[in-house]
Amino acid sequence: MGKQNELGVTPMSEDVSAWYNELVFKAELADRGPAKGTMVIRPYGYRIWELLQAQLDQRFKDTGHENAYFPLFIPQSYLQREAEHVEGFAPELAVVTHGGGKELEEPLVVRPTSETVIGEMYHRWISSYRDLPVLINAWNNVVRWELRPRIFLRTTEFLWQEGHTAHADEAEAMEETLRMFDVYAEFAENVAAIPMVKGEKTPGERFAGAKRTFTIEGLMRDGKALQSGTSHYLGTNFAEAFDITYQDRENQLRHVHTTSWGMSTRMIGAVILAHGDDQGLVLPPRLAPVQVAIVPIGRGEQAEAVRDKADELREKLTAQGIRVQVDDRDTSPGFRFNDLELKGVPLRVELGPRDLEAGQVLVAQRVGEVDERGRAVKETIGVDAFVAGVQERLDAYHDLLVARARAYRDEHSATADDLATFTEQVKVGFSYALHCGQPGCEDEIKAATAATPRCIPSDGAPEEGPCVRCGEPSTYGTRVAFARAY
RNA sequence: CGGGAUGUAGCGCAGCUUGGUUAGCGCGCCUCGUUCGGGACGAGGAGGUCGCCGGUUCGAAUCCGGCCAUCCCGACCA
Repeated sequence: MGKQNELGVTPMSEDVSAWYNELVFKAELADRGPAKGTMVIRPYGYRIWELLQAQLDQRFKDTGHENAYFPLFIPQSYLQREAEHVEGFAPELAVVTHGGGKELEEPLVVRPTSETVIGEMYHRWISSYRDLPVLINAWNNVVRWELRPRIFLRTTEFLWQEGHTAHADEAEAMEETLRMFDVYAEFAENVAAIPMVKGEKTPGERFAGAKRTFTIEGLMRDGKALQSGTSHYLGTNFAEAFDITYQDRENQLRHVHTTSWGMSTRMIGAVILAHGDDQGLVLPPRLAPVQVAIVPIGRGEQAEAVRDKADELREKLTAQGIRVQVDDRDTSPGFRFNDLELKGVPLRVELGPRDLEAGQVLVAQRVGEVDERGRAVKETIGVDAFVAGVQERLDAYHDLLVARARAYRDEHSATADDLATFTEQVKVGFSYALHCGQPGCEDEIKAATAATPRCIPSDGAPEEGPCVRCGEPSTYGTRVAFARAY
């Protein structure tokens, strides 16, 4: 571990990597599992996942999708049916060779993603244009063998959702691909408070087996980009590999066009790295397990009255659908203040003997105005007024986090027209540059600067010119967003 | 798999160079008491096959050999 401050966590400003690792444990989000690359998601972290799941799942339902479950074990031969798909996943597969004490006739792959099993099932389920579209999502765990694991960001086993849809033609499938791409970007901003750079992956960064891949890329506070959700148009690649066909109105046999899209527990890592600070986590209110923490202060005779008042306030807030916790741990108030800040609780309400008679509370916001010692400026407010305005306050806090993250991103984004400028920019964030599109040139850039093309921004202004590295004509019609990435 | 480092209590570390009482320290944990508006204090207490295996020695956390694991840096990835 690095140099820890009085909170027991290396300050983010000093070493983001050490800060991240220590904070994940200290805030009780997760722990390492016994097997390398595995993680245990602890209740506080899992609650964030549940809140994320619920809100994302609602968006899937609103766009017409249904949930289903597909098996963990996939016959090895299935992976091999789609050439690029096998090639892409081969290095990170976990393979089961024995079962029931005997060697298996055919090894089973632990799913790294479910395109192949689902392809097989869609082959069985689809025969007519009347069966289309098929709009299914699955919440599950997948395994991709990792050489350098990091909790939430890159673990051998992780949780996610994978949507898999089948459509009659390319237009409809592309529409679906882009619809879910939009859902992810909207979700990231409106729930996780992270404004994303939206765009398409270059061929070299595309999903194994996809025709087109769309990604949302967040900027973390160490200047690295994090791919946070992807949506793929798979064309007829899997339909051909798994013989997924339907008869259209003219009695013609056609291949379906499929899509797939996913968001994972990595998103929790994005929340930590996009919002956190030296004091610890900063959780966006819509993902915060505890939105308001009430800290009763006082001992002896007053304690009971304070405690009653805290319970009363808790009930009023709960009645409004707010996630509240009375923090009556037997520690000093100062300890609890710091600990609640470490855990990223958006609003802290302090309630002591002084406030009782006045019918008021002190409210401290996790991110906001601070005094000269760097501590939150506390607002004195009447209990009823606080209760009446709490939802509004949380919404405003969400907006503040979005604005803060957007400002940070914009301050750490710039265009570059020569490799020297590019190399400097990529050390702090996104560098927008023209590129020739040659895979070999991407590799050269990566070798020289550690940066990779994150995406071709969807909203990029049209622009042509020489490639930032090799000078050949640019290909994408707009600047490419490059960054170092997780 | 290549390069670097580290394994001593739950966490962070000292002790090893120069072998020798009962292996220490801080934090955390437990008990009792006092405390409570920005990480309180006192007293008492629990917790260790010193990563594993072997060797040297009267004696090994310490010296030697092998192995294992983890972490960091590179090639792959949501």
